[in-house]
Amino acid sequence: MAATCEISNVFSNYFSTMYSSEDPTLASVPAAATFGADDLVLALGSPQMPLEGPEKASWSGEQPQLWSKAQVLDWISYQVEKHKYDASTIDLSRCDMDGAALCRCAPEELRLVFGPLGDQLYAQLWDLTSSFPDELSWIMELLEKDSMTLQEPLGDQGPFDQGSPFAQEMLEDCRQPSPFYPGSFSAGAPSPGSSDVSTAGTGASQSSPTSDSGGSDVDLDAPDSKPFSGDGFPDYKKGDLKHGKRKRGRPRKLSKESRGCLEGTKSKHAPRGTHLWEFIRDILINPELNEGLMKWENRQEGVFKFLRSEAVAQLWGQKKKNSSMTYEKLSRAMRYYYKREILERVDGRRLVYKFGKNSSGWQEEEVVGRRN
DNA sequence: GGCGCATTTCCTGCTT
DNA sequence: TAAGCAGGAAATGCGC
Repeated sequence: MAATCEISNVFSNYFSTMYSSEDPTLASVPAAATFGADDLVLALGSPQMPLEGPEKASWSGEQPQLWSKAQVLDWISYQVEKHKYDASTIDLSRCDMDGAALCRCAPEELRLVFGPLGDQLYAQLWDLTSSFPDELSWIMELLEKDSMTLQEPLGDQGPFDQGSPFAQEMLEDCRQPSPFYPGSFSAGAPSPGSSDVSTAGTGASQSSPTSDSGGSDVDLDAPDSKPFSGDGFPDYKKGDLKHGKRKRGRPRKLSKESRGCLEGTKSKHAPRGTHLWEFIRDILINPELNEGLMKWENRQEGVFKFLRSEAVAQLWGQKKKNSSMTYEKLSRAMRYYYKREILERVDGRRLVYKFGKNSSGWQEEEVVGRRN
């Protein structure tokens, strides 16, 4: 990682020289700026922490499809830094693309270019793109205003979670084709999340401009948390230590004050969060969302297998605004479904589960019915 | 405020 | 040895 540090220093110096004088963020970077390979190199390692302080990164708050090359670089550099990834291993010659091109990248391509970071980018991009359905743009604007008023360090996404397939369900009543995703949301057609799913990025845990403050469902966690401090988790995650160990259970999320503030912006009757098994089911029944995350082993029987367990966990974590989600935790939640017969055990097979009699919506007939 | 549900987190032990 | 599985225990968030 020494190489990363060195590169980062060089990048940082260069970037600060380029953009420091007027606007510390890249918002001032001309969208039409042309970047060569050298510029790409320089861009990496100059992360723009989007939620630190009142300033935001250039890409934050803007649809990934509309990002300029500079914004793409900005975002990549942020991700590289966030994940402490060794930038020297990235094929920089392939980073010269605008947001539209980035969103067309298949996960395999991202992996090819960014290595292990590709998965992170994929999920992250998915989350970002699905955060901007046009139908909700007015809500986003509203929430953004509110969150800006309430608390600067919040991300752009606000308390609404529109990432992942579930967001689509939440938007069921107001869905319309998006200009960027013609025909999206309809059965079989790419959804906002999905078209990018096939094109975009993977899960990287939290962060992002999406305000993933690491464990805050409502995202207003924050005045006293540091959305991007180190691993991006609020301080409590490190502070709740008892004799060197963390306390059990879910870390505390919101202060009462922030929750109270939030009530002004969030529907009192917000739908209860989608359940994990529904999340899993929806990925499985939407091939365009799946992208190698999971596969049916026996569709008739409801038997499925995790192919990229950690990536799925990351996506689940993104949906729940929990950047520390892992497959281990996800699988624990899955095992609780055995008792309720939502899932059935599949003995002797790793990463394989089976839908139980108390689950629904995964059978082909049901899927077809839902789509019609 | 209490309750119940649905996780989330940590942990230990076992299996593959 | 690592990864995954199993399940207990304790904790939180949220709707009612």
